[in-house]
Amino acid sequence: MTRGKIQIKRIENSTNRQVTYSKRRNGLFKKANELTVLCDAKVSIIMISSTDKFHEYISPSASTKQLFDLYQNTLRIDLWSSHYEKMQEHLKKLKEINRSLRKEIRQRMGESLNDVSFEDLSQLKQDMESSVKTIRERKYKALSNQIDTQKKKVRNVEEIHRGLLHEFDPIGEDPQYGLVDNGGDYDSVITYANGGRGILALRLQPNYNNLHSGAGSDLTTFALLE
Amino acid sequence: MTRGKIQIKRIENSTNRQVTYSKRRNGLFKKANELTVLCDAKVSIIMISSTDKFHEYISPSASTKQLFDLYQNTLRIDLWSSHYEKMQEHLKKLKEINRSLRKEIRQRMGESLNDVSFEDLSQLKQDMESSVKTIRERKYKALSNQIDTQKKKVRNVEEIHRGLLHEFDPIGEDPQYGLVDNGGDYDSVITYANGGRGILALRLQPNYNNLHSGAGSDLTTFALLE
DNA sequence: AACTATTTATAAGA
DNA sequence: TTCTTATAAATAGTT
Repeated sequence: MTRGKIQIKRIENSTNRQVTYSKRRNGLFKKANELTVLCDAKVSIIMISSTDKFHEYISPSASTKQLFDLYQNTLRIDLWSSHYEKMQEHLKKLKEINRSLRKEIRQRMGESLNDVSFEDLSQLKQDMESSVKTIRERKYKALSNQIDTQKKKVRNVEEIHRGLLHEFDPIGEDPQYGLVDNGGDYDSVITYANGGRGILALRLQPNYNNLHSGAGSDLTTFALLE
Repeated sequence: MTRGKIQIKRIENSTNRQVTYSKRRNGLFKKANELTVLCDAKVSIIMISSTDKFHEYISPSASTKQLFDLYQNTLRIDLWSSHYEKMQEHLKKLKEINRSLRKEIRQRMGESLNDVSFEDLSQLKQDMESSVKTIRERKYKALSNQIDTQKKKVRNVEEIHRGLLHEFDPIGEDPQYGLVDNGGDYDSVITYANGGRGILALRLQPNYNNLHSGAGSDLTTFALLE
């Protein structure tokens, strides 16, 4: 920085590097001390040269350990603060999304439409008409599925009914034989225990199963009750 | 340091102090960075302003914690080294003192006198003559003390002997009266329990006491046994 | 934050 | 290492 400007990059000549290190270290420590005195501040400097020589400066009123402890505490607090801020931002965003979702739902239910522009309103109308169409199609499909299922059930019931009628005749002649014929089938045992009232028994049994298998069987039950 | 030189002492105006703190902090950090790059060194600076604001500089290739740990290790090693050196110095001194003490003892025993100067030899001779005199006096004094003690002991023994002889006569006529006369004295009770063999009992009792009271009674025992 | 007159720091050489 | 010195850099006071 005198006798010609220098570039701030590693001094390759080892001797020069050490000389400069020594000179500038003194300069740095002098500046640090001036800062300490002028500004009533506390300064800690730790330096390690390229040859692993160790030097330190510490303001008269402090200790290196003391300042380092303060540094660590500050760091810890800063980390926590930034974490806290991030959490709060996240929370705010989620609340905003929540609010807009609720608004959309209200609009789709025909409420809170006062502050919606004509274009948006038009768009919303198209959306909902398209949605209605989709829902209607879905409903038809579900209905036809239900009808198919219904038909199968009816066929199944008729089948069982026929079987029961068929079994019923021989029982009068030889009840033991009829029992053996059903081979332990649970539905049939219940049917038999109810004294032949097969259809009623079948209606009750799915209801009981619902307690365990959830809503999946509702349609079946509804179909049977209708 | 421009527009007029300043004194390096606390800036009283708070605003000026903070402005200077800010400017010089930047300067210090810049210098630290140049040093880091130019000299391939590692630098850690921790600063706390008079208003407890916190700032740090750390070389790109290092962490503050890393440098602080190195600092602590170095410190620990330095402390141990200086402690070790002190111990070695102390050891050396003690050895030296030891050596000279042994030499003095040898000289006082008439050995190793070849390298002693005439004056020292003369001094040593006077010392030793004076010492001999002191020792001789001490010896006489000790002897006379022993003689005195001896005389007392002999007198004591004669006294006891006379007492025993005196007791021995009445016991044959009225043993109970003799017991009451002694008024619960322990030695006398033993004397009585032993069926009048008083001398033997007195000889044994001091020996038993020695187990508890130590060497203080040795002379007495010895005197009685002789 | 920008300016600038000065002081300070320091690179290179001895 | 220390001194010298020409010059770059830092910065105190001011705007």
